[in-house]
Amino acid sequence: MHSQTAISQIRHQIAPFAPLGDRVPTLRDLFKSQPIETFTAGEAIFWEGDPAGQIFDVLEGVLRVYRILSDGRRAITGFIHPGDVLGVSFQNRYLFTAEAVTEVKIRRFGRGRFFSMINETPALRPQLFAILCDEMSAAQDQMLLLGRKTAEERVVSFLFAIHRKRAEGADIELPMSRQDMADYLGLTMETVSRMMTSLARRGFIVLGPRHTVTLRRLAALREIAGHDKDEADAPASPLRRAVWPN
Amino acid sequence: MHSQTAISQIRHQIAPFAPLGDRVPTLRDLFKSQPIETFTAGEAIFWEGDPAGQIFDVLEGVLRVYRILSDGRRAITGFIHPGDVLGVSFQNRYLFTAEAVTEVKIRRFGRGRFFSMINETPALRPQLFAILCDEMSAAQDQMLLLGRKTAEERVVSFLFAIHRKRAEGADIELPMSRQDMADYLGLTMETVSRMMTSLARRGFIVLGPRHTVTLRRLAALREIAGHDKDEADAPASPLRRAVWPN
DNA sequence: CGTCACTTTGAAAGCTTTCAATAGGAGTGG
DNA sequence: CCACTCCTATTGAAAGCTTTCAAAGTGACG
Repeated sequence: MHSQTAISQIRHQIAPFAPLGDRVPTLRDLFKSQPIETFTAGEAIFWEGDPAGQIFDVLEGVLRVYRILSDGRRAITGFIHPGDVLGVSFQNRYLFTAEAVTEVKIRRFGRGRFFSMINETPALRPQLFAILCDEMSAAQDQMLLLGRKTAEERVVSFLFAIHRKRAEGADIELPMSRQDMADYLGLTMETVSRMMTSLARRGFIVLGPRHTVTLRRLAALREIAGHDKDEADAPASPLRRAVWPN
Repeated sequence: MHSQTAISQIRHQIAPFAPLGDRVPTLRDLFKSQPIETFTAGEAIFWEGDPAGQIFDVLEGVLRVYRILSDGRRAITGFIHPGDVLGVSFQNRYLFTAEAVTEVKIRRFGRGRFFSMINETPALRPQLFAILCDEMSAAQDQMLLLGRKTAEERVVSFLFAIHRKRAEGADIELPMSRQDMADYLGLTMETVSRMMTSLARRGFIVLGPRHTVTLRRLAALREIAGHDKDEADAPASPLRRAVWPN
């Protein structure tokens, strides 16, 4: 089952690192030597339950990762953007399906080689750890959102998260459908739509063409999104040094 | 702030591993040389926002880990049981508060030394990775539960998860309050109570004394809990070998 | 310019919450 | 050992937020 996986059988000769000069290798450098693959919107990169054989570096486009209940209910557990690495936090099998929301360009790398490289290159280990910590952090945020936030707070939190992660200005792009957003936020697409309309009517956002949204009154929005206790007054954590001593 | 942390300043001489003979060291062996500390019910082990300085091996008791919104809404993101290791998946600061549900006995280990040991001991790395993967897996399950399951499914899923993780027979222990369960399941304590009563009335569970519950008709319960698509017919994954090649 | 898919909007229904009161249980003190 | 108190759990009834069901609107694309 799950055999319609879109994974083609590609095997490349070992080419540990592309030329880096004297630079410390980055995790994502590992992928540099791999060919770029393209997936069209709607295509799956891998399926829940597939043997977790590979790790992916996302270059372009947006993916959704999700799980489905037996009766068809779907929960999107995350959206993956360019710069993200997909598929690390698995032991044997992928725990979710990864599907292209837009056209997507990726590079893939075998898990065996991936972890070999990490074993051989101490400098990579803190980076792997950082990825896993970021994934956990996002999951924590999402559990708080799903467990305790209202529909409006969820939508605004989502807009804010996209803004923080992706935006250059006040404009953000929402390439996913309302149904995708709903399945990510634990709502129905109608509720998402109503919240978007309501936010627009009250002047918090402007719905632009082609899946773009402009955020207005960021401070007010942040308030609506809801935040952790003490997070408000606490100064943004200045220290950002790597924790894994290497 | 958060300075009322229950972390006492303990510094011990380096004692890399307690005697192990020729056995391959286990991650939890690291803690063996550390003194056992006891926390009483309700006490915090660390607070959200504290510098993430230490890692904990839980020997006895149950903890809850949670985050709180500014208006007081609480989301418990997990319960920690004996055998679990707490506090690994952080970069700089703890992302949640950890509090004793019952009396708890733990050992602690500094993060610096912890990661040093892992750097020096390749055999430990797959174990650390496994912990992080398990945490992610649990978080995924929880997102599916919070985002797409009904109140009854959430409660049954919870009972089942406890059963799978902790039970020797059909009896399980729920040392946490209804409010704790509610904050974990994204419900109110009243709804949790109603679901428990309803399950008992229909013969799916028996509410025993002292926070014990007996599960009846496991198969029927499993059906109520909801499961992933294909999970039903798929044979339990037989392969369980470590994925990190070392 | 027509079609198809997605989005928005409306109205009613439903599940969970809220508010309130009763019941139960553990610990304390007489 | 029993009464008392406090805290937690249960139960009831009404309210509310989100969902469901339905229909109209919008936009992309051939």
